[in-house]
Amino acid sequence: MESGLISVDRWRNGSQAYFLTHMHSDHTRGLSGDWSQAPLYCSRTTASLFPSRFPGFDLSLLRVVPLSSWTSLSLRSPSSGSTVRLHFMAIDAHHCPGSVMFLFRGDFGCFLYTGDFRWDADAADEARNTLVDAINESPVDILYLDNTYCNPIYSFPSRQVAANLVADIIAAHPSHDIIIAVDSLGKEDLLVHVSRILNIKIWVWPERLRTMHLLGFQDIFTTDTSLTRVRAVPRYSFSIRTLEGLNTMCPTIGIMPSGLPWVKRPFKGDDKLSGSFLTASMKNETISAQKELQAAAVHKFHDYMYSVHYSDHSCYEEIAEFIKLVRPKSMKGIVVSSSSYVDPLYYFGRICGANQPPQVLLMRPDTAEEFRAVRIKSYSGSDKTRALAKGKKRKRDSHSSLKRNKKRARIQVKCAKIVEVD
DNA sequence: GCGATCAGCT
DNA sequence: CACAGCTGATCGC
Repeated sequence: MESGLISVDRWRNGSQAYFLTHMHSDHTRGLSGDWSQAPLYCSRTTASLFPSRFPGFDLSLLRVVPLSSWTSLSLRSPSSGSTVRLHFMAIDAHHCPGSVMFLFRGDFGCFLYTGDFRWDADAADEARNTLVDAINESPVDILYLDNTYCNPIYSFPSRQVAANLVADIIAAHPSHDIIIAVDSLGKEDLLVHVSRILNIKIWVWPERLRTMHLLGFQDIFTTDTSLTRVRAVPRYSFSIRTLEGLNTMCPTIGIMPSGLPWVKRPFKGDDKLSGSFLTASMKNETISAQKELQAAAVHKFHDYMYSVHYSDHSCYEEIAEFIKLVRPKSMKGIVVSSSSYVDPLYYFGRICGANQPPQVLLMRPDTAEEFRAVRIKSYSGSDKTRALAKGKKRKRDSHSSLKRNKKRARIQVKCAKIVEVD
């Protein structure tokens, strides 16, 4: 698509329509209360969060997009001045409340931008039907994919299973206080599940309670600590040190619903597209394999601390299922900043058909390697500066500009390398 | 001075 | 080892 038409989760000047997939801060960086560029399209739930997240935001700029139905929009081509007709649809992404994928259609072709998404077998039924119908009408030319866990080493259970594991841990500690780490948006379903299973309210901090009410949870959550032994606390206030402090007052365990460890499955080189582990869904695996996966999803890494792999991103098998369903002609990963970036074409390029030259399949991982190598190299080059900065309290003096210039240079080196290998 | 951005931490 | 998001320092207007 021509540039200067639309932006998705990007907020620089110059587009005629802006799309927001969900209200996480890494997708809203650049948005603020005084933003006034152009209409902003998002789901109803995301729209409802704007007044509290961006005080002063001009709400008349918001356009609520219904789920699973087409909307049309006329834009103006910056180059030719002619009218560009754009059709788009929001599809539930099951990442966090209000999260959607956007499917775009026009003379330019058909694009699917997933944003962050979790393709849980049970969660995504309606989204799957919507997607299948839309793709049958016209195939996807380019899939922009949440490739966070696009690597066979990333295997973990559905959120339903993970939520039961959390409930099991709590039930096994009947006289303990429980704290569960959460962020400002997401993992509500986990808390609701725990609440239902244990028939207990969940404490949240005041701002989080306001968010819960906006999301339509009216009775389950409370800010009164006397009503419950289970508290959801901000993840940044959650640490072993905190837990040790709490345990001097009252026996307390902490549950971190994400994080280590991974179930690492050995990579089989000849297994890329037709191998059993790729096509196996949870329900087809043996009971013992499921047990193994679940056991690995819980990790007690301290007397008071458990981690459970409860993820709002799709695991590798789910990404595979998704790509096989969409069958895009081509695709690109959205997550490129990660040091373990893997281009989805590396594992799934062949699903996209014959129009992917083999060197493309191999180039991207090399690029990532190059990227990593350059980073490491340039960091080691500034070790002295960093040691100095650590030893002393950083101050605004002549060293600052020196460090800054070094930082700049480092970025330029990276860019030069990327340009070179791209 | 203030918002934006970065580094560090978890 | 990922991500998300905080804090505090620094940048730049």
